[in-house]
Amino acid sequence: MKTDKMEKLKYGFEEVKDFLIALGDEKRQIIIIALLNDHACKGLRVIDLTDLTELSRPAVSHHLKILKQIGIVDIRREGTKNYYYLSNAASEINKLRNLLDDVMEVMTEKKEEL
Amino acid sequence: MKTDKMEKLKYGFEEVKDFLIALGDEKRQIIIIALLNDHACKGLRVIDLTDLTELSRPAVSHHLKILKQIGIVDIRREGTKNYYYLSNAASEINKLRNLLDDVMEVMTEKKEEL
DNA sequence: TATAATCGTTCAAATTATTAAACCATTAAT
DNA sequence: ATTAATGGTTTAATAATTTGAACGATTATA
Repeated sequence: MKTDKMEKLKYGFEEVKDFLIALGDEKRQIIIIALLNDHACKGLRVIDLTDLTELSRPAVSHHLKILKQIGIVDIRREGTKNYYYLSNAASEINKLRNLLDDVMEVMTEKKEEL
Repeated sequence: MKTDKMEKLKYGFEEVKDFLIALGDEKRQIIIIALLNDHACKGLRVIDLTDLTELSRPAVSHHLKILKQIGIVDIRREGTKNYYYLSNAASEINKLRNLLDDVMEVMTEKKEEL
């Protein structure tokens, strides 16, 4: 019946999988909020984030790498200093929003079928 | 400055944490899609899901328990048979959508500040 | 009542994720 | 050129998650 719609859902879930995993971690949530709160938009350094997350430098570095891999964070290098900032997050957010919309649609249709 | 808005974000992230973790797992995604696809709305049994997920019965049972704990799945018992179905998922989805909206809003405001 | 069917629970093993210590590379400053 | 500062990488340990085997509880059926 609605196999095409379900296939779309399946693909949609796959597509946002890493984004969901990245967003589900408490420490990464703290990092994301800190980056959102960086109104000066200079970017934050690893050291800035060790305090906020109460994590070691390598651990912060690791989480930033994950956020970079899913494409919502980017780096700007200034000498030996690395400034991390949110980049392209809107695109990932929209993918997830579209998926949630599709899921809601399927659920609404199911209700109407009864 | 916008500390109240950031506090709201922080709370929002916390609130959807378990939902995000639950949704990030591939096997649980398969289960959710299967439940969405259950147009008859009779609910699906553990056995039905072992085939789809290629998981053992206890593993499926475990994932269903997680989905039940975050409040998007419920059980109906019929004799010895347990039928699982989506329940209250819209509520969790809306929480997540609201958070995504808030994040987008903060990002848009940041752009305007420049 | 005895047997079969269904599914949850417990437990231990395997896998994966997270973390920090130690190390390396690069850049800046002296 | 040395030295200091910054931060990424590797490695090893720890923690968490995922998994299936074995078992237990409940319900249906003979």
